[in-house]
Formats: sequence, C-alpha cells, structure tokens
Amino acid sequence: MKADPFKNNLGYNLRRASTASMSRLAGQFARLDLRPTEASVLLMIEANPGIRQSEVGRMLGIRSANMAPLIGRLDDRGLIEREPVDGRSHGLSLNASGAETVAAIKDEIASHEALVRDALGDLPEDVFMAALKRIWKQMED
Amino acid sequence: MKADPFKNNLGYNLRRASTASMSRLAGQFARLDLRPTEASVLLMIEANPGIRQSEVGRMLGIRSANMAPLIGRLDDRGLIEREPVDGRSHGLSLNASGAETVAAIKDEIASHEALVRDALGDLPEDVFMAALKRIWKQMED
DNA sequence: ACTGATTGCTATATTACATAGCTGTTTATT
DNA sequence: AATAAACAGCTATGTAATATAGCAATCAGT
Repeated sequence: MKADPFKNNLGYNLRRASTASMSRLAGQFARLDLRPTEASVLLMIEANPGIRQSEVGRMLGIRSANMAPLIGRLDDRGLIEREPVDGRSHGLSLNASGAETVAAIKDEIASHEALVRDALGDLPEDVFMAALKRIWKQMED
Repeated sequence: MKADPFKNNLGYNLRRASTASMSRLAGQFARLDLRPTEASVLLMIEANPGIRQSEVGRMLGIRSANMAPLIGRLDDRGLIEREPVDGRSHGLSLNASGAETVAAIKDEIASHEALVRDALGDLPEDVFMAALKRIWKQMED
C-alpha cells in the first residue's frame, strides 16, 4: 500500500469531491444534451426573465467572451429569446421549449442534490453550505 | 437585485468553493512555474519513491494517456528520475532539484490550507473533510 | 462634445480531461 | 511451451471550461 500525501489535505479533498459531483451531474445533463454551464445559464434566466447576458455572466462567474458563444448556442437551439433593451444589451428570457428544458434540469438537480445531502450524514446541510460559501468568499481576496 | 437560484444549492456552492480554492492555489504554484496537477504528482513521488507512473495516475485519478506527457515535462525539466523496474515500467523518484521544488510546494500548500481552515470557522476540520470524502466516494457509484 | 466605461463579440491559447488505438511486456491459462 | 489476457507507457485527437487581447457600437457623466 502506498502513502497518500493528500489524505488530510482540505484543498485536495474539496477538489475531488467537487470534480466527482460535477462529473456525475454532467452525466445527468448529457441526457438533455446540455453542458453544466448551459444548464446554469438557463436556470439563471428562468429566475430572472429579461436579465442581460452580462449580468448572467457576472453572477455565475462567466466572462463575457465565454458568454457570447454560450448564449449563441442556446439561441440556435431555440431555447431562449433575445430582445434588445437598449442599443447594446439584450434581455434574455425562456421560450416554451426552454421552459420545458428547465423543468427537466430541475428534476436532475433535485436528484443530484439528494445524493449529496445523503453523503453529509450527521453534518447539517446549512452548516456545510455556509462553510463552502465562506471558503468561496475568502479565496477571492 | 437579481434572484440567485443557486444560493441554496449544495453542488453549486461546492463547485464554486473548489474552483476558487484551486484558482488561488494555482496562482501560488505559478510562482514555481508548476501547474496544480504537476505539483500533486511531485508530492506523490516524494511520498512514494520508486512508485510507477501508472500507480501515481491511479491514486490521483489521472489517466495514463494524460500521465505520459505530464511525466515527460517533469523529466525534461530535470525534477525527476525514471529508472526501469521491469521491461515496461519506470520507477519514479525525485532528484535534488525535484526535492527542492517539493519543499517549496509544501510551503505553498501549508499557507493555502491555513486559509481554507480559517474559512471553516466553528466547523471542525475533520468533520468537514469526512463529509467531502463521503461525497467523493458516493458520486463514484 | 468628449472621455471613459459598458456590452457583446471574435479569435485564440491554456488547462484538464476524455477516447481510441498502438507497441511491447508481463502474467495467466490451456 | 504456446497462446491469450492484462498491463504499462505512449501518440493522436477531441471536448469543455477558462483566460487574454482586441474591436465596434453604445451609453453615462462631466
């Protein structure tokens, strides 16, 4: 048996847990022919109809250079509508097909969340999540 | 203010925390001209001198196809030695330069770990880490 | 009216990870 | 001993997320 220098490493275990979780969720989204970032954008649009894509990007931590082709794909697939709110901005909203897709996304997320919650065992969900949020914030300084 | 549909999403907060943590650590490793995966491989070799690269890959979750160029770079940079243990396997070990690099890596990791630990607040480190490990294991089934 | 910031975009590079397939070597089975 | 199966290392290639640099059009504040 080999020694594992990362056994007690917080950062490493955080990364492995996140990677494993995302990889599984990506597999679920693949059934909808969606990538995780695309699904997250659709959810953000559903929660905020008319939101501008620059704002979606800011909230999700996606650069505008990466948002452009992403939104383009969603538009090409007929999931969203773009309406100009001023000369340079488009307000984004879901159309019927997009709303259907979001409903399916929510189902996948719910089952995935349940799986993660199960793994927490005794540790209360809100305590765990608060710690994650503090890590996230802390690292940005 | 816009609504955030991911505010109470375990998977999303796990991912953001992990990404932020890794991005910061990558910035620290960049000072050593190393990428995170390269640093992790060097640490694994230090902890297990003579280990074969296939075994490093198994423990770190890196495919053999991706290990090959990675090990090649570390060899080209003169950080590791490869010695044949049989006709198909190479035993990996650090040379003097590699050992020096690993010492620097450990310093960076220590300061990074301290930062993550601070963010945990009241939540005991071992409880948090155990939860991460359970998530990691759970997702693989 | 002008300056500077913002928005959306193209082009391109990097990093991590994946699959497919190849050669040679070792181990197991007959 | 001969053959089959598994393994180690590798190349080539594709995908996803992310990053930087730069551009044109638009908007806001002085």
